[in-house]
Amino acid sequence: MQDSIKEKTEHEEHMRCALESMPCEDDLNELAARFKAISEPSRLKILLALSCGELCVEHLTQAVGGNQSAVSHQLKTLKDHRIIKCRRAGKQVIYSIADGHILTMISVAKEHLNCND
Amino acid sequence: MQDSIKEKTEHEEHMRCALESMPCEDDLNELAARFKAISEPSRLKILLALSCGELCVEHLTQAVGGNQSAVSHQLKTLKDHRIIKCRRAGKQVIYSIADGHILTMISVAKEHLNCND
DNA sequence: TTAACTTATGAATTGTTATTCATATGATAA
DNA sequence: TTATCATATGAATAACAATTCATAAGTTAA
Repeated sequence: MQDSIKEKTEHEEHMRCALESMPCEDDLNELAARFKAISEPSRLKILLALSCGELCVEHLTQAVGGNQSAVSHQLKTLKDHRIIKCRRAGKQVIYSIADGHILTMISVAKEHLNCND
Repeated sequence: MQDSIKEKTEHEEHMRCALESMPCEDDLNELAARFKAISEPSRLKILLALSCGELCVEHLTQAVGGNQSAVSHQLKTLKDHRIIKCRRAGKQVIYSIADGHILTMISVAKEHLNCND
């Protein structure tokens, strides 16, 4: 029974850590919302496309194979959560990944996909 | 106009990359589903708690402050997507993060939260 | 084997979110 | 200034997912 006593102590320590390090509701909700923004197939597709470099809406629409309106809505969601950013170039609006953290997440996700575990 | 020609060429290259590297529907959907599993506030809370170390259901329930049934449903979702794993120890079932990739994602997410960009 | 404890599950309800269609806005060139 | 092209948006519908409640199932100890 030594083992289970040791285990119990460990779990109490994990509990303490969990309770202490838990972010506040607002931070947690924002973090979750950002994950959720990434987690729709159509939006993830957009992000995978953008991980190759910036693209305008029309090209994105082709790359993900949707219709223009749907893609625009999806872009808005991603932009609202600061997952992507955009700049205007004449008639076109050109989108790109907002920052390195996002790119890291997409990369980790791709890896995960490849090694399939 | 030299600039915009150069830009156009770059975008064509991005397009080519995007189209070539796009995973198939099934892979994409699974990847998205895994992100989605992470992206609900209650489930993210569970993962943040588990990033401190393994915990049994009762402790998890306390740590995230829900009711037992809800937490069990959430755990099932996470387990179905191989985000977490579990082992039985007597009456209890003890959950932990499934692998290093997930832990990396959670860590990147936490960082993101802290530097607030 | 019964009682107590811990975790899991099915069904129903409620709440969310994506997509579509129609149209608006913004930018350029004729 | 109008016509055209590129993108954005509001409203409605339709698809999906979370939570709750009641209860089942697995495990241990008496």
